[in-house]
Amino acid sequence: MDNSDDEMEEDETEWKNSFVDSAAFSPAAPVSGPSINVTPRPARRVILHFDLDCFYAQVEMIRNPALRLVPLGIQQKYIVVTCNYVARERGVTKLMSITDAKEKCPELVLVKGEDLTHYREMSYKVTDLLMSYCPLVERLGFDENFMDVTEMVERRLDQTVESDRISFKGHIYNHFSADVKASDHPRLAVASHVASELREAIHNKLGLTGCAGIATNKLLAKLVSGTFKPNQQTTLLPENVSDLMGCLSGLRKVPGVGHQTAKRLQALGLISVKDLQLHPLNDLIREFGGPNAQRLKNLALGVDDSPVTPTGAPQSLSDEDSFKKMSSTKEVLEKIQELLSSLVERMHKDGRQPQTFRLTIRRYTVTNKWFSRESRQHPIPSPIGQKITSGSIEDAVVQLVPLAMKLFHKMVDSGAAFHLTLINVCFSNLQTRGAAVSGKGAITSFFTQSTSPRKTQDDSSQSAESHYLDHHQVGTCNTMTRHRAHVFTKSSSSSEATLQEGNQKASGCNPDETDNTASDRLPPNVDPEVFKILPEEIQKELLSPAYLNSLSSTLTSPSVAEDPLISNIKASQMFTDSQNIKETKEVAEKLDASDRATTVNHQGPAGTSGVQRESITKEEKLPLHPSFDCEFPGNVDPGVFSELPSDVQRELMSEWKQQKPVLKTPSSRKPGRSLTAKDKDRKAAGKSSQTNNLFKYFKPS
DNA sequence: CCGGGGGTAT
DNA sequence: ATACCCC
Repeated sequence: MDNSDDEMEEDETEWKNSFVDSAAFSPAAPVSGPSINVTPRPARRVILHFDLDCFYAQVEMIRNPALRLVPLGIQQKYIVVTCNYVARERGVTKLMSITDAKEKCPELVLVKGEDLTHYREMSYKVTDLLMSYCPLVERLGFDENFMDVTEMVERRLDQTVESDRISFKGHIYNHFSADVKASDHPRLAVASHVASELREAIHNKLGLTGCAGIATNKLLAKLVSGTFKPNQQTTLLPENVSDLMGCLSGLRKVPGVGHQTAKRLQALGLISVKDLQLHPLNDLIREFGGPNAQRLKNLALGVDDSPVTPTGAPQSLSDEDSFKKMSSTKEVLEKIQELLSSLVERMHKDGRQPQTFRLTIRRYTVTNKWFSRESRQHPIPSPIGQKITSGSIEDAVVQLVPLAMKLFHKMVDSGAAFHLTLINVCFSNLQTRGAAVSGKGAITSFFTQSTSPRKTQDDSSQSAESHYLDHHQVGTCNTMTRHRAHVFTKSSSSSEATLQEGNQKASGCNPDETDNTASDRLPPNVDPEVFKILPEEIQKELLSPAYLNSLSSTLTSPSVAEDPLISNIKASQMFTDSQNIKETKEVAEKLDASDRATTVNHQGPAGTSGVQRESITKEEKLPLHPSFDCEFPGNVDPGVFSELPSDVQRELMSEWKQQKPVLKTPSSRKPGRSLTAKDKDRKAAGKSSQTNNLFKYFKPS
């Protein structure tokens, strides 16, 4: 049936794969009996790729809106790693040296970007926001996210009256023909609306703009997302896949083909994507081995069956610095201390306990053949690890330094001369304390109504049946910073809204819920007018008790001060000077203006403004709402929680947050917990207390 | 092929 | 522990 659905290059691999990859099935396909007799639809996936515009620069422009008006470059060492579009107009490009950049654009304003803290935090806010709509989100670097929206699209489609005309939002790749009628691809069309709404959400709530690509796999979604550059989106139709691939200027442009691979391919005489497409597989197999050869060839064809793998919490935290020259043990020691101090603090905020420490160096070499890093790692004695999580940060650093130096001496003979250009410290093997092994019951059962329902988990592989349900609880926040993003999110829509009927009208969602209620509580130094136009996130920070507290000189109760959720907050220093406030207003207006670019390539009155409400289908009116929010497990009594010692609170928070999406199933690692039982709890509790978030604990009395 | 991250595969 | 990949 429906061969109609697959017309092209999309491989059989994907087809075959759909027997294995439950995610590839449409939800409509029930789990049949023991044997598969339900013909699986090819189950083409629908994948979104989001790519934020000049991410670091955007973050800096939010922190200091005055920067929006000038050519801005983000500087790391002697390199401009990225720059805003004003600077790009003047010829500045990514990864340009400072000297070249200043030559091109003498007025270039540079902001140091070596400390990634702000970028990392904003990055996770974006991922969290996306995850609140659908848990299948995979990060790629700080500024890109993949999302598998196959099910979401399927659901919308089911609710769409067939007679409804579906149009595309944004551009369609290579689609010149005057006819818009591409509703031959309803799923992609619906997905383009989803992408558009998600970009809007990112803009409204976080103040960030970006591009999106809509396609049937990750490779294609990523490649197509960049075709219309700032703040636009593009859908790739299957019939245009080979165009897209053919247009790539070289094999290096194919994600997954790195420097080394490209060189090896070149040795085989392959330069262009087409070369690779047409090359005999057997030759490739000799060079790269079976699976890899097939993979490479598939990539050249635009075929990619790799799943969107939910990223979850990071598996390692590291901190590094590079420099021209370091040649004495003393310098090394001091640098290691410096790096460890910040790393341990970050680790502490994360809440997990690292089991492994690694030291990496890069030596200078005449034949400046770059990289070549060396590393040594060692288990972290448990007592030290505990000091990190418990907050004895200085102690932990003091004890880790000798360990690091030992590793250093395993690599460097300090008796001889040496010349380092980089040092990196890294924690890995991050363990969530609590439930699984040791005192699981002890603390957790404290809150559990029905004692001890959770067994160790084993977890179960995620099978097709469980897949759908898993959606709801799976996407928990994983790090402190990620959690924080939600703490201040007054869940705009009811958290557990069943996906089908989001009928509650636009649910208190957006409509100026700049709420009046909020503006009375504004900090004294904030102009209400300005406040209104700020991104939601910033509004929340300003209203947060933490920020208010910070206004009044010294800090309050130790328990509050110690809490990572609080201490983490350095609400925008930008409002300390009133000048910035005015500029914020201008900037926000500008932002709005720049936003109305996206429109169908050739459809309707060109340039439809973002303001005008288009006709469109039912589907469009369905509010896109987060499928859950993730504060406490539902069985936690907030009152009880608030009475606990702060480090116990921290431990619990950590435990709750570390839950990884079930999909990940790290083969050898500690099993992720089965969320099924939890899900029920969460759901049940969700109804009774929609205000089940941390906000109230911090409410100023 | 820098920069300060992060990932997986071997 | 290294090599490769991504941004």
